[in-house]
Parts: sequence; C-alpha cells; structure tokens
Amino acid sequence: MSATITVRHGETQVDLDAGATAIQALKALDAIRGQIVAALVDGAEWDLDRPVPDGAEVAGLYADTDQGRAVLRHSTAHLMAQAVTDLFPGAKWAIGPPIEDGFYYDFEVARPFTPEDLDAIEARMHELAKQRQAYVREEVAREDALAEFAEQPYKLEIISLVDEGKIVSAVDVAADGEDGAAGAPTFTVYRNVRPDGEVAWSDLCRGPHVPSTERIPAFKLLRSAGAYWRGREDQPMLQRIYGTAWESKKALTSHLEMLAEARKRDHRKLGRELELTHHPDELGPGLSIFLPNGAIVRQQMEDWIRAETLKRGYQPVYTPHIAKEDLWQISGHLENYAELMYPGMDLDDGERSSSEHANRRGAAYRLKPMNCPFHILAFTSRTRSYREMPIRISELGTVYRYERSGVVNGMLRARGFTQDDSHIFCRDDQVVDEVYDCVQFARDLYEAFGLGEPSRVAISTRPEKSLPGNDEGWDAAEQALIQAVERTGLPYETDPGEGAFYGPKIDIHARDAIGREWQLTTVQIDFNLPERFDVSYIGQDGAKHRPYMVHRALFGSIERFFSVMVESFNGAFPTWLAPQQVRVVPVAAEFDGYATSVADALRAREVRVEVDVSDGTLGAKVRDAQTSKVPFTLVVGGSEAESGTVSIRRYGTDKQRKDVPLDDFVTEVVAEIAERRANAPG
RNA sequence: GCCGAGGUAGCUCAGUCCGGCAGAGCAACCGCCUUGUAAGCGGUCGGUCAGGGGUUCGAAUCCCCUCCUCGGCUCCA
Repeated sequence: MSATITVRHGETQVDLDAGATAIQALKALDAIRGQIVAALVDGAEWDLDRPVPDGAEVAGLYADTDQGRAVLRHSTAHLMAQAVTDLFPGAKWAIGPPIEDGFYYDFEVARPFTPEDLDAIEARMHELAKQRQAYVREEVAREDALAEFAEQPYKLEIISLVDEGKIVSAVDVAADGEDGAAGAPTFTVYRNVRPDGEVAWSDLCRGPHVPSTERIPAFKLLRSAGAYWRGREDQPMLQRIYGTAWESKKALTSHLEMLAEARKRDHRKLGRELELTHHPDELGPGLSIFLPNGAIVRQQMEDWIRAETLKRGYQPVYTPHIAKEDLWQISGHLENYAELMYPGMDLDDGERSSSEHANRRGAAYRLKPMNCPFHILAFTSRTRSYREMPIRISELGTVYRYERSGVVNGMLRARGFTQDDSHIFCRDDQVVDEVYDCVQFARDLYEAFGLGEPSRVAISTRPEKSLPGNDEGWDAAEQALIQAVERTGLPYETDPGEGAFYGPKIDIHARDAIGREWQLTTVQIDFNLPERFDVSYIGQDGAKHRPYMVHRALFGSIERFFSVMVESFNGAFPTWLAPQQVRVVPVAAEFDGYATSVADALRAREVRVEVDVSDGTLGAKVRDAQTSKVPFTLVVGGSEAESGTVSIRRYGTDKQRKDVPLDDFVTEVVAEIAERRANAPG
C-alpha cells in the first residue's frame, strides 16, 4: 500500500496522500470550474467526499449539466423521502430515481397523498435542507443491509433482485464488488447526517449524491400519482410523488414557466378556443370531430403527404373500415391483438336472422385496428413480378383501437385515428434503399412542417417475445435498418429488445417549438404477415419468393401530428396552414363594399379570407382577428378605398404597413403560401 | 385495467367544506352608437348542476353506482 497516489485531470497531474477524496483531488488539480455536485473518476460518477484510487482521471460534475442535475435531483428525492418518513411514520419507501426534468420517489403509505400533503412535505423538505445534512456514503455487507432495512420490504426485494443479478444496473442501487470478496457484493447506503453527527435518514442507494443538502438550490414538488411497484400490474400500487430540482432558483422558475406555457398550448384548449376540433362526450372517448378550421389544417397536411407520396412512387389505395373476422383470423390480429380491437359486429342476432338476412349468417365483422391486411390484399390482387418491385401501397387509413380507458389522452392517444400508412413490398436487395428513403422522407416532412431535424432516431431490435425461428431474417433486417440510418448520417441509438414481436423497427422523434419531444414516425419490418398471407412475387428464376414488407407511417397519426402542430405553433399556424389566412376589417360599415372587393381579389387567388362585417368597433374587430390568430389583418377605410390599397397588420405585431397597393399584397401573400414559408417576416 | 383529482350556461369559473330561490364574466341574440389598429353602451336569451339511484321536510351540495375528462402507472401511433 503506497502512502501517496497520483491523480490526473487532462494534462495536469498531482501526487496526494492515499485516501484523498475527489474534492481534494480536484482542488489540488485546480480543476473546479463552477457549481460542483459530484465528480467523475475515470468516467464513473463519484461522491466528492469519496477517496479516489491511485492513477485516477478526475473531473468535476456540475449542477448546470444534465448529468449534474441528475445527481442533484437524486439527492432531492432522498430529501423528499426523509420528509415523507417524518410526516408519515411507517411509510415504506421503494425507489426514487432522477428522471428527465425531475425525480420521483415511490412510497407505500396508508392513504394516497393529497395536494395539501405535498405542500406539507415540501415545507418539511425546506426545513430539512436548512439543517445542512451531509450525504454520507457507506459500504455495508449484504447481511448488514438486510438487517438495517428489515422494516423496508421493497429495499429487501431490491437486495434480493441484485442477488439474482436482475437489476445490477438499476438507477437506485448497485452491487459494488470492488472492495468485497469476489461473489460477495457490498451494498452502498447513503446516510443523511446532521452537523452534530446524528443520522437523520438512510437509504440503500447507488449514489452519488451532493455533499450536503445546502447544495440543493431549488426544488418543487409537482404531483402525486399511483404507480405499480416495479412497473408491473401484478404488483402492489404505490404512491409516487413527482418533483423537480434545479441548479438555481432562476432555472427552476424558467422550468415552471415552460410547464405553464405547455398547459397554455394544450391542443384540447386551443382546439376549443380556435374551433379546430370538438370532442363531445356523446361521441365517445378518444374520438374527434375536426371542425372546419381544424379540417383545413388537416387537409393541408393530407395534401402535402398525398402529393409527396405520388412523387416518390407510392401507389394510392382506398380500403374499408371494417372487414370480416376471417381476415383478422388470417392476419393473426384476433389471436395477438384482440384486446385492442373493438368487439365484433354481430350480424347474426335474432332480429337480423330473418329469412332476408339468412345469407349473412356467420358474417361477423370487425373495425380495423391496422391497415396492413388490406394493403396485403391489394398487393396479392394479382401475381407480382420481381420487375415491378418495390411496390409501395399507400393510404390515409383510419383505424380504431380499443385503448384501455386510462391511456386515452386527447388526440395524442386516441381510439380512432388516421395513419399516413404505407406498406412497401420489396426484394432483399432493395430493403436498405427503401428504409433509407423512408427516413429521408420523414426528414423532409419535419422540415416542411417546421420541426427541423429529428431529435432522436431509435432502432429497436428483436424482443424476447418474438416469433420463433427466422434468426437470419431478424439479423438481416436489423442490419438493414442500421445501414439505412447510417447512410442518412443522422445520429441514432439502439433499444435492444424493444422491437415488435413481428419485426424490428425505427422510431423517429422530433422536438417542438418549446423543446418537448414527440414520437412521430415509425418504420417497421414485418416478418409475420407475409407468411400468414403467403405473400410472394415471381423472381427472375421463375420461382416464388417472399418479399420484405416495410411498414411505415411518417406523420404517425394524423391526429397526433396535428396536435403537435397546434401546440408547437401555439395555434398561430404559418400562413400556408392557417385556417383563415386573411381577415379584412372595414373601419366602418360604409366601406364593407371595398372590403368585399379586397376579399374577392384574394379569394380569386385561393387565399382563405373573410370580411368582418360585424357592427363592433375597429378595436374590437382587430382584437378578434388577433385572438383568432389570423396571420394577416387588413384594415380598410376611406384612404385605402380611394387608392386601392390596404393597411396590413401581421399576427403578433402591433405595427402596420400602410398604403400597400392591394396587388402587391396579393402577390406577397400568394408567394408566402406557395413557398409554405415557415417564418413570418415582420 | 389500476391509483388519484375532477364534471355547474357554448367557453372560463364562483356556489359544494357547513343541505334552504342556480350565479358572474365572455360568447350568442336584440337595440343604440358609427373613420383608424387588442374589448363602446344597454337589454334579452341561455341550466335534467354528467347520468341513475339513495338519505332528507328539502340535495349542485351528503352516500352509492355508471359515464366522461385530467394527472400518473402499464401499453402505444
């Protein structure tokens, strides 16, 4: 055992007494550059007060980085658990990891938490934080951990799960074998210790943590909700409290403002206010009516995708909303997917089985949850040759899925929705190209609709519960997806085991105007249906071959994408998408005639325009045009009528361009629409 | 499906704790007013208080069931 150790930070290197901590090392290396919460030792997260090994590369982990915030939030979760333990004696605690933008902790308590409870817990957390408790790491043997947490069944279960090697990588805990004998892992416990040395609270936890509660600058509890232990429905339901924590009060405030902004932009709220959509209770959960304003926006989306699919060699089809159960038998949906399908329409009941309906006996029908079987029938409508591949069947297909009642969420998760659905049948040698084209198509779509580049591309590989056999097929398909994505140059990640049972897939996400991420596009390879429907084409060798089937939806769901548009643009659509593009406001009734002629000139060029002939004041009419988020308001009165001009006010500004010749405005707005211009020049 | 919070006029919400005539603002409608960029004035209409059952002299209010919405869990486009 050497008396000194050497530590490094980049090019810098110093010798320290053995047992020096990470913070001492960083100080000696002069490597602290901000609000430090923990260290990175050879890349591993490390408590500042924990001794570093000889030869280590040491760096600081800072509060204003994602990784640093995660440490901060994890420590805040402990603080919250301590407060809950204080206020709810007997509470059992489960896990409390950091998550994106915050943290949670799950508890078993006698009754669910109320909003008042959250206030009380938060207040208690502030008191505890003021005590300047230190987070002290301790390694304990397995049996000591078992003894210490004898009253905490969930912690005991975590220990046994670690024993079984099931959750070594769980966020909250890790078996740490480095100091123990081989095969006898030690566990880490973090103790919150008051300045007088009294232990306030302890938790089994992997860490690391901030050195002291005074290093938690700003936090807030947000909501409570039920959550199954270990995320499994057969496990007890615990009470989860969500909170958030940040490196400064300012950062917390701006996060809370973002949440408030998101609530303001909620597509259900804007859908009502702007008369885009309607969801009356009589209609049923997860179903939507597109009112005229929303329908126009949707038609722009549909027009775009129809035109682009044609350009890119897709062939349109139309298929019915229902089909005989036979079809769903062949497809396997009744076998694998019945839970998510609406019940069958029984055409065989007493009233209908009179003689005139006798021929309908046995003909039970089902609403379609997917379009694939129909597209396969389109493909198999005649014999196909290798020469005509790939065949890209395309449809805006509305599907109905009986989603469990608790998961329906506005138009983001609906029971009836429309996919811009395509199934591409191709030869082995065409798969990579086809998948590549799909991803590029998705990029063009995001660009056109103002979402920029994808924020995340994830390739999901074969899950445990997948169709048996066809190992080469799976491997080849996964490789094809990877190759295709690599060719696009987009960064991607892989989600091992997250693919569908019938094939691997690519999911593409995009970020909206306020930074939220949405899963939109999916590109999947299906090995199941081509087998079930015995899909084939005749190859050059004259023999039958099984084509690859690539399933892709770029918008994903039209309803979901529409909602993302509403929320991202805050209802203020770019002119080409806006339900109403121009509002003409006469300053007094005597100019209604000129206002109408202005509108006619615009309408002749297919601009969506209305004249406000109500008898309100000018101020009220302008206000109404602004709250309706119409891109252009044209105010016209005597001077405009005389000179054939308009006064232009753009949405969101209080400036006007006066005396613009009508023809000039028409030319401008028509060009803006034709170019689908995203950014409105002031 | 599970846990929690909700549902009052077209919209936003008071009233519910502690049972006693169902309210406000906006919108709509009618009238008055009529030239310059975010709400002119007055009036009228509008309700099975989500639905059903129960307790009570009396229920928006208390209890039970159902439906629907929201926040989560799980699942997913």
